[in-house]
Formats: sequence, C-alpha cells, structure tokens
Amino acid sequence: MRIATWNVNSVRARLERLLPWLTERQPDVVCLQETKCVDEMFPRDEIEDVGYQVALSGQKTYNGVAILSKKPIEDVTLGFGIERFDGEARVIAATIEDVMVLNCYVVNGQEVGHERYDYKLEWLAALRDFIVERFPMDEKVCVCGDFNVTFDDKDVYNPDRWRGRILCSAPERKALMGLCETGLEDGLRKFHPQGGVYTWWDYRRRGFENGDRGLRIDHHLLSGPAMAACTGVEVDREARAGKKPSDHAPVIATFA
DNA sequence: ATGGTCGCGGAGCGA
Repeated sequence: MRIATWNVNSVRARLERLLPWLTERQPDVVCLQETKCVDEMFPRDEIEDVGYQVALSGQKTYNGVAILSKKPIEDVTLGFGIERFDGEARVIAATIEDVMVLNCYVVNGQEVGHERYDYKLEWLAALRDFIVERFPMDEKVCVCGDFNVTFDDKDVYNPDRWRGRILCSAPERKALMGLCETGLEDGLRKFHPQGGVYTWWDYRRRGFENGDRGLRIDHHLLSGPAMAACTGVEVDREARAGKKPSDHAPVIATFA
C-alpha cells in the first residue's frame, strides 16, 4: 500500500495536475490539504472516474481536507470534536484496510507572536490529545499532512535565514515532537537521515526553480507497526515542476 | 533587496 499526502493549494485549480498524477502514480490513498472548496464544489466525479473513492471535509476559500482511496474508506470522522477548533476544516480521519489514517492541515500561524501563532500551538496540543484518545499505537497508524512545521534545521535550506521564524521556531518544533511522543515516528527521516529533503518551496522567491530553496513541512508520522511495514518515504519532485504546480510536492510512503 | 507569486473572488487576505 502507498499513502500520499499533498497540499494541492486548491483542488479545482490543481485538477489538471492531480488527475494525471493519480493515473500515473496510482497511490492507494491520497490525503489532500487546502482543497479550498465546499463539498458541493469538489470535483468528486472526475476523481471517482479515475478510480478513487472520496471522503471530504470542505470549506469555502480556505482550508479543506479530503481522503482519496482506491479501497473502501471506513469510519470517517471530521475535526477534533471540539467546537473551538472545528470551525476550520483541517482534520479528517478514516480507516482503509488495516491502516488508521489521520489527515491534518495544521494552522500556518502567520508569524511568531501573532494571534494565529498562539492558536497554532493550541491547535497542535489539541491534535496531540486527539491522537492519544483515538489512535492506538499497537495499530498501523499514519498521521500525515501539512504540519507547517520543520522538525529541525535539516529540514531547512537556509537555517540561518529561517532561525526562530514561523515554521522553524522552537515552540512549534517542540509541539511537532510532542506529536511523536504519543508513539509516532517521522517516516521520511528514517530513510533520509541526512536531511536536505524538502516538500514546500515559496512561489514568491521561485524557491524550487532557483536552487532548491525549500522546507520540509509535510510529514508522515507512523506508529511502530506502520513504521515496521514501511519500506520508503519519498518526495515526488516531478509534481512540483512544470506548469501550474502547487507550492507543495506530494510525499508518498510505501508499506509492505 | 522586508521584495516576490499564487488562489480566491472580484479588494484584500492567507500562504
């Protein structure tokens, strides 16, 4: 089984990249973030026509998450079940075969010290509680998505420039490590311990085209049984190149 | 170089 995570930055704007990518790569499960549309506007028919079932938590203009799967999607839940956080469509969980999947679009946080930065840290604490309550670590668990946090400087093309800033601040990294303390492990890092592997490049400074100036903020966090079955985690850089790409590349985890 | 480019929605905000 292969499970991909991809922040598509609008599923409708990205459909001409998403559909051929699904057809060529044939991942079993795809966790999408920033779909940016209500459920009625989601291109469900087009995606079903290339062989995927769809589970959705949509929202107008901002946020929005979805799970696409070739196999039946069971036990779908939306949000944390906490009113304070569930007004933004950032969380969808489901079980596919023997894998419990949790797809997250973590709050960006704007900048360190901003109101949204504090909200981001609270949101990550709520995510940790949700994982502890709902995801038994003796099962195959895959918590993936856009976490909007780097683990450490190995995930940053220019650590000096980013030191202490949003996506790289110590409190954010502590919160990301806190998720792992529930029994999860950074899947990609196990296969790329040297770092320097990125998943997001800023449109503005043409970070992808100009010298691979990226950050790794999209992750697969895997339970022990999931990690034991995992044979690789790779970034699909081809999907970030070419015409009308998302600013994020997909990340694909393969399981035996 | 505190800039720059996207997407949404139809101006300015979020990323």
